[in-house]
Amino acid sequence: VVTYTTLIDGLGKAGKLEEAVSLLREMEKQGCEPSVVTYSSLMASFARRDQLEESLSFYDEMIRKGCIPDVATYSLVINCLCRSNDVEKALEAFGRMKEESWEPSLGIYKTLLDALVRDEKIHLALQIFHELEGSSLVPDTFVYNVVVNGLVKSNRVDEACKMVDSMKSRNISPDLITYSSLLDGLGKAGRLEEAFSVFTKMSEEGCEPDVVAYTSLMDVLGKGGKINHALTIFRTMTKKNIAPDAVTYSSLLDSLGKEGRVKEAQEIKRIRFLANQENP
RNA sequence: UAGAUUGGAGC
Repeated sequence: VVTYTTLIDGLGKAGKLEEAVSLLREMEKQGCEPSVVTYSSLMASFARRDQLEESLSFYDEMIRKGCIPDVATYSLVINCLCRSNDVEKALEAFGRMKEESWEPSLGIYKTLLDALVRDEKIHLALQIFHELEGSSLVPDTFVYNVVVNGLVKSNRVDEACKMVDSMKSRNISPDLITYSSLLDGLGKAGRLEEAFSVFTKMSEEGCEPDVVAYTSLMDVLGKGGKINHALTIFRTMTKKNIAPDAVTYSSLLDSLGKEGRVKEAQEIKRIRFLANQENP
C-alpha cells in the first residue's frame, strides 16, 4: 500500500493525474486496499490543478469504500467546497469532522471564515470565530484580517474597529492588510477623517502604506467629494516612488469623470500613458 | 497526503 501510495503521490505532484488514477485502479485490481493517505494524496493533486469536482469524487469514493477520512482529508474537502462556493456543504463537512472528534486546524478556520465572508454570512462567520476563540488554537493576524474584512464588507465598521483593538490587546499585531481593510471600511462609510487617521497611524506603526492602501484612500476621498485631496495623495504617492497600478488609475479617472474634471483626467491619462511606455 | 485562505477601482 505504501509503495503504491508513494508512486501515486509522485505522479499526482508531477501533474500526471490520469496515470495516478490508473495506478489506483491497478492497485485495487491487485487486491491492495487504498488507504486514507492514498485518497487524500489524489484529492490534493486534483485540487492543486483546480479540478475540484474530481477531487471531491475521490472523497465520495473513499467513503463508499468504508475508508475513514482524517484531518488532512477534511481539510482538503472543506477547501474544495469553499473554492466551489458551496459553503453549506463545507459547513456540513466541518460539523462532521468535529463529531468525529477531529481538531480543525487554524487553516481550516481561515478557509471557512473567508468563504462565509464572501458568501455574506457574517453572522455565521462570527459564530465560527467565537468557536475558534474557545478552542486551544491561537488566532493569528490572518484570521483576524478575514473577520475584520467581513465586518467591513457588512458595513459593521465599528465592530471592525473593536476587533482590531481586541487583537492588539491580545498582542496580535495588525498588519498592512488589517489597516487597509479598516481604512477602506471607514472611507466607504463616509468617515473620511477616521479613514485618514488610520492611514497616518499605520505608517507610525511601521506598516508603510502600499499601492493598495494609497488607492483605497484616494478612492474614498474621490467618491466622498474630496477629489482635490485625492489628487494630492496621488502626488504624494508618486513622490514616494509607489507606482500606481491599473486600479489606481481606474478609480481616480472614475472620480474625476463623475465630477466633470476633464482637464485633470487628461493629465492623469497622460501620466498613465507615460508610465506604460516606460514599463510595458 | 500539507494543501488552501485575507485589503483597493471600474465593468
